Amino acid sequence: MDLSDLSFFEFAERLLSDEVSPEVIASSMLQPQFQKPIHPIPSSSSCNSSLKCMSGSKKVKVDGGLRIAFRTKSKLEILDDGYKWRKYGKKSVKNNPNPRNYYHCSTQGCHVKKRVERDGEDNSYVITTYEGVHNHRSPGVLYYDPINTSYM
DNA sequence: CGTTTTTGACCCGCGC
DNA sequence: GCGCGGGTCAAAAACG
Repeated sequence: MDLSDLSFFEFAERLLSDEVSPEVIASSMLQPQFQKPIHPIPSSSSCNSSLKCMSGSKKVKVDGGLRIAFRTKSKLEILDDGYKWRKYGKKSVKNNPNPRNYYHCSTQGCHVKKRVERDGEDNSYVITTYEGVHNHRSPGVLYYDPINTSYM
């Protein structure tokens, strides 16, 4: 079942009908229609030329790597992006009653990090932040690319 | 038995 | 220095 073309409300109906497996839900939640901008959409002049300018995410250069954050409408905290993650921390943060979780990519030699927290101002959204670029890829596996908001 | 989660302790930068 | 906010470590527990 391909849920990627559904509107959020159509998707919600499918959810309630209970005909969709949790795995399918988890990955489909990452589709663009479930996301909203972290900040107001930037003017084109502020777009970073080395990156595709995509509304909805916030990109920051950080010690040579890239940090990208985006918000996804989801009841589930764990969205399946194709990678395997190992949790290494959990902190309560200011201005947010919800905890923030810290993950490392569990593939050896790959040091990509990920933060996940529920939006304190809109609890229906989950904020995911990736830091770094994966240096591995298994054939046949689809991985979520937050810049293109699609699986590649 | 190898891997992951849990959780408090620890650490570090910053403002006062 | 000290406390605060945020990020990470690591030992024990849980898991499959």
